[in-house]
Amino acid sequence: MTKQYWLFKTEPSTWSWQDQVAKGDAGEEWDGVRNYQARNFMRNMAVGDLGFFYLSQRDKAVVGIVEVIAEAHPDSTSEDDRWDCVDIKAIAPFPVHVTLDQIKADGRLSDMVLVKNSRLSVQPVTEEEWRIVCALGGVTAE
DNA sequence: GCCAACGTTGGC
DNA sequence: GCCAACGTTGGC
Repeated sequence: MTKQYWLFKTEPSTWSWQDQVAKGDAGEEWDGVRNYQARNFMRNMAVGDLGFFYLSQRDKAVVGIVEVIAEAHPDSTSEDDRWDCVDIKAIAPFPVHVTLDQIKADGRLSDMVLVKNSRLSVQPVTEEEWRIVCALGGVTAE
C-alpha cells in the first residue's frame, strides 16, 4: 500500500508540539479520541504514514510533521474497548507555520477536511494537499 | 466569551 | 430506529 497522509489536531494547552517532540522516537499514543470517524481513520493507518500536527484555538496552524509508529490498538486512557488509537512521533517542525487563514485563502486547499469539517480531530489528507502544505511550511514533501 | 455546527445519547 | 435534548468543539 502506498503511503497515506493524515492530520492530527490538538489543543496546545492539552498536548503541544513540544510535548510531542519531548517523547522522541519512542513517540506517544494519540489517545483521548472519542469520535467514531476519527477512530476509523486511525484504524486505517499504517506504520510509516505521515501526518500534519495541527494546533487549534490560538495557533490554528500546522506546525510540524509526525509519523505513525504503531498501528491502532486499544486506547489506554479508556476502559471502553470501542476506542483505539495509534502511536505517533515527531519527525520535523515546520520552519514556517501554515495557518488556517492561509489554508482557507488557498484555492487549491479548499477541499481539505480542515476547511470543510473543522471539528474532526483526525483527518485524511490527500497527497496533493500534503505537498502543497509542506511547500507552504518550508519543507520538501517526502 | 459566544454561538453555530456537529456528534452522541437516551427515551419512546 | 427515530429524533429531541444535550454536550462538545473550535472558529470568530
